[in-house]
Amino acid sequence: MLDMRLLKDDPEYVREACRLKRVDARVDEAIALDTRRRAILPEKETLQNERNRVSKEIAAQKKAGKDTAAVQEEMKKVGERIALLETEERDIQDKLKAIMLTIPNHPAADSPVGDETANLEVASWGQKPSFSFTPKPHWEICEALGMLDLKRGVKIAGAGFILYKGLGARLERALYNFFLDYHVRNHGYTEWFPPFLVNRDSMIGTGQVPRMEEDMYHCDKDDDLFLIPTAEVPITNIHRDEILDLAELPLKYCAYSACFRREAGAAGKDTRGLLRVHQFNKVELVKFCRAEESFNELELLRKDVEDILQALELPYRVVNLATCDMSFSAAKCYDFEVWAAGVGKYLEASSCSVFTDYQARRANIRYRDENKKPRIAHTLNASGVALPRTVVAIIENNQREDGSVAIPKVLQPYMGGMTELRV
RNA sequence: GGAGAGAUGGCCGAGUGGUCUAAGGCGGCGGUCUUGAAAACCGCUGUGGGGCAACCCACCGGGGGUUCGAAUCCCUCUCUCUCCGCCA
Repeated sequence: MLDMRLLKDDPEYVREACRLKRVDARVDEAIALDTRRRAILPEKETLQNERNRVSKEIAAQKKAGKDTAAVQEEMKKVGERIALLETEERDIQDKLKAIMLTIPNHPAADSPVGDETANLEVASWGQKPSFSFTPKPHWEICEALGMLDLKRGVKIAGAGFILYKGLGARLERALYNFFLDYHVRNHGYTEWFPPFLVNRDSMIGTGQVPRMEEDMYHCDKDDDLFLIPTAEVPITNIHRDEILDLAELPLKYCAYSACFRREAGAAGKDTRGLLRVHQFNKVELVKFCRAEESFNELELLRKDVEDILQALELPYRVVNLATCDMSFSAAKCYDFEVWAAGVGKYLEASSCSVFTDYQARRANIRYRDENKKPRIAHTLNASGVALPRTVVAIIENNQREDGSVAIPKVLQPYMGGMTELRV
C-alpha cells in the first residue's frame, strides 16, 4: 500500500504509479475521501476534548454533592454527535483503504516503461548447448528414465500435480538441499522452515489477498487457512507488526517450501511436463532492510541468484521488467530466464523484486532509525530458485544422445556421487 | 474434542465505573559522583493520527454495546496457558 499522505502531499505521484502500471484505480475518489476525512477529524476531536473535560467536571461536582443532570443531558447530545462523526469517519476509512489496496506501487525510475515488449535484457551468461542430435523435451527424457509418473499423478490428485519417482524424486531433494546450503554457507542467509498453510492476515500482509485470492488454494470450510503460493508469505510475515533493530538490518532469510497455485485462468498454456504445475518446490530468499539500502540490496540479491545459476552451469539471461509486466507491489524487478534446449525456450526460473515500503506498510514492518524513530522497512525477495523449470533446464541441456543426462558437478555430492542420470 | 484460567507499554506486573494523563519493577538512554568501571542517586524513555508550534485525539487482544464518563460492566470473536481425552 502507498502512503495515504501522498493523496494530499503528492497526488501526481499516485496517478503516475497507476499510469505507469496501467492500472485503473479511483484516485480522484480517494483524494476526495481523504479530504473529507481531514475535515471530520478536527470537529470530532474538538468534541471529544470537550467531553473529556466536562466528564471530569461532572466527577468533581458529584463529589461535592451537586446535581449534574442538566450537564449530563447536554453531554449526551455531544456523545451522539461524536458517534455520528465516528461512523462517518470509519465508513470513509474503509472505502479509502479499499481503494488504496487497488493502487499499485510506483515503479523505479530505471524500470522500462510499457508492457512486456519493453522488457530490457540487462545481462546474459553462458552458452546455449549445441547437439549433434535433436534434443528432446524433458517429459520424454524423464519418462524414459523413470523419473516422473505423470499419469498416476493425475489419478492421485489431478492435472498439474507431479508425481516424482526414483531419480526424479532424488533430484528434487538434491536441488533444494543444494540451494539452501549454498545460500546459507556462501551468501549468509538464515535458514527457516515455515508452515505451508497461513492465515488470512498473513496473505493480506504480503498482498496475495484480496487481489489474487482466486488463484490461491483456500481451506475455508473450518479454518480460513491458505496454502502458500510461495515461502515469501510466511517468511515476510515473520516480522509482521514488529519494530526491528537498526543494528540487525539487513535481515537475510531463506526457506524451502512447497508452493501451491491454482493457476486459474492459465489453463492450456505451457501445460506439458513441468512447465506449469499446481504444486512445486522452491527455495525463496527474503530481505528486510532500511529504506536507503533497498535498491543496493536488490543488486546484491540479483548477484546471489546469478551465482547459483552459474554454479549449476545453466545459461540464462536477466531481464529488467517493464512497468506493466512487474508485479503490482514491486518497484523494480529482474526476471531470470534459463535456457531449456529441449523446448527451445527461455523459462522464468526466478523473479527478484524490491517492494520498497509498499509491502512493509501493509504488513506493518518497521525499524528504528538513528533517531530511534520507527520507519517503514523495505522488503525484497527472490526465488533462489524455483525447481521445476531449473530441473527442465538441467535435464534438457545436459541430455546425451543415448538418453542419459549429465549431472552438474555441484549437484553430484547431493546425488550420492552419481555423475549422470541413467536407467 | 471436554473442563477451567487468562490476554495491560520492549519485558514483568498492579489496576474491577470518575486525579488512569496506566502504579511499581526490570531493561534502555542521558546526567551527577569516579582515574575508569560498578554501585548509588537524579532525569528521560510506547504507537498512530490532526495542526505540523504550543497543543489536541485515539489506542490496555479484535469487534460491538451500556454510560455524562470504560483498562474496569455487558455481548461477541480470536489467541494463549493448565488439566483430561485422542493422536503422527
